[in-house]
Amino acid sequence: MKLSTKGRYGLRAMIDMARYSEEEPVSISSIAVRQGISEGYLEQLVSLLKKAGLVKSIRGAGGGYILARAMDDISVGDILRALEGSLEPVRCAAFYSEEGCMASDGCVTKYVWQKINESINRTVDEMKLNELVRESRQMNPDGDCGNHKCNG
Amino acid sequence: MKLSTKGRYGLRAMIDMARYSEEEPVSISSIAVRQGISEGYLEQLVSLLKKAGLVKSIRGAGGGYILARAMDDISVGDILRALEGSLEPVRCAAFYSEEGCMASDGCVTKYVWQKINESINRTVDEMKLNELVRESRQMNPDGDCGNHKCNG
DNA sequence: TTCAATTCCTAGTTTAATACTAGGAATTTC
DNA sequence: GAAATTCCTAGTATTAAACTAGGAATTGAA
Repeated sequence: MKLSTKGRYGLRAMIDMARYSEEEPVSISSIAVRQGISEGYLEQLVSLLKKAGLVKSIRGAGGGYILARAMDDISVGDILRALEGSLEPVRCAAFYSEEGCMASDGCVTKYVWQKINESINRTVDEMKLNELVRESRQMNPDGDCGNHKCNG
Repeated sequence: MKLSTKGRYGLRAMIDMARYSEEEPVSISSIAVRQGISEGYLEQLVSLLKKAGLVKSIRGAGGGYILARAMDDISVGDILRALEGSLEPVRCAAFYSEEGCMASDGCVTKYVWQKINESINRTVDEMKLNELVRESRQMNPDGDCGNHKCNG
C-alpha cells in the first residue's frame, strides 16, 4: 500500500510550483534543485501533471510551468491521481468488467476494496493545494524540503 | 497505492478459514484449492497471520488452522496490517525518527500521508471478519471465489 | 511402528514494476 | 545564432513482489 515516488515527488513539485510560479514560470531544473529530485525523472512527472490539466507549460528560454487553475481549485486527490493513475487499492474496486472479475458477485472482498477506495478519495479530495502552500510557507520559508532524504 | 497479493490472498484465506474452521482445522491445501492460490505461497501468508496472533495452528495429520479469536473480534485492519506490515502510504507518516525525515518540520506532505493513513485505518478497522463471512455465505454458498483470476 | 498428512522454516529464482538515465528534437528569448 | 527551456521516446538498472523448492518436525491413523 505504498505510494510510489511519482506521487511523493510529484506532490512536492506541485507545492513548489504553486509557491514560485506566481510571478514567473518555474523551470524543471529549479524545482529539481530545491526538492532534490532528479531532473530527468521530474520532467516525466510534471508531464503527467500537464496531461491531467493541472499545470500549463511555457516553452523556450525563460519558460517553465505555471498552475493551470487556482490553488484552491486543485485538490491533493487531483494531483495524486494524475501521478499514480488511480488510488484504489485493488483494481476490481471499481468493477472493471474487462478484468477477470466478472464473477464479482462471488468476491466478497471487493466491498472492502471499495470502501478503502472511497475513504482515500474522500480524504485526498478535501485537501486543497492552497492549504499545503500556506503550511509550507509557514514551516519552511526557504522552500526546499530541508532534507532530501525525506520521504515527503 | 496497490495492495499486494499478500493482502488480497490473505484476506480471502482468512474468510475461507473463518467459514470452514468451526468444526475442524482447515489445511493450507484445502484453502489453496478453494481460493485458487499457490499452496507454498499461501503457507507463507498464513504464517504471517499466525505471527500476528490471528490464527492458531495444529500440527500433524488432520491438522490445520483455526481462528485465534472470535470472528467479530478480528477486523479487516488486523488482517491487512498483519499481511502488509502497515497500510501507511508513505513511511514518514508515522514520524519514524530513524528515517531520513528528522527535518520533518520542513516536510509539508507528511500531513497528507498522515491523514490518508488515518482514514485507511479507520475504514478497515470498522469492518469485522464476521460481516464478511456472512456476506460470503450469502453470495457464494460454495465458498470458492468462483473466478480465480479475480483480484479480490 | 511406520507412513502419510500436515505445519514449519529458509533460501533461491523468476517476474514485473519502479525509478531512473540518455539523448535528441522543437521552441523561444536574448 | 546560441542558450535555455520543454517535449518525447527508448533504454537500463534496481528493487520488490510473487512465487518455487526442499527438507525438518510433528502428529494421527493403519
